[in-house]
Amino acid sequence: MNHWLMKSEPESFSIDHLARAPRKTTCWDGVRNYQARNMLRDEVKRGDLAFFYHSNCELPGVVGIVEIVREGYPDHTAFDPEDHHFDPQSDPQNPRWFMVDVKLVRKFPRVVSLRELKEYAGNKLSGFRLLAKGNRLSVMPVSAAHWKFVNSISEAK
DNA sequence: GCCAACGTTGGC
DNA sequence: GCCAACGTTGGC
Repeated sequence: MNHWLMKSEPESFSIDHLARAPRKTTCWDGVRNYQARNMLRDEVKRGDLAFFYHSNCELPGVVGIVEIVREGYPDHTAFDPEDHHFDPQSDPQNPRWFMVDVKLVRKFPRVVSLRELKEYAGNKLSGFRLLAKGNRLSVMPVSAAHWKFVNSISEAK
């Protein structure tokens, strides 16, 4: 089983939106980056767990955990001219963009902020992709050790 | 294949 | 809202 981190801007879709969604499940649409697409299409598997990360907001950080309940399938929002993520170059016969479905496992009792994560960049979280300079990937792998550590500090404080 | 222009991401 | 870092596009 692999671990991931997936970013969302809480103004468009937050962990609380997910908590209120039917069956606490949603499709993770709108990824329009090839590296992230490749992971959603080829590597993210059913049963994998992912950190839900709030980006571009007042307190960026990890806010909870989701489980992958459906593996990569075509992102239909790319076919909809009305959709913000419409991509005329994505052909339904040969889809360019993919998504997965995620289900809420739990919301952390507190936000494990980016600021806090950075404190461990030199030791416990060294090599964590999220902390790499200029990192903009919206889907990224998380090592088992990093996964465990972030979980452990989510309980504390 | 190079690279300038442009668009996006995302922390601050 | 600013802007650095990055990705994509398109002319050549």
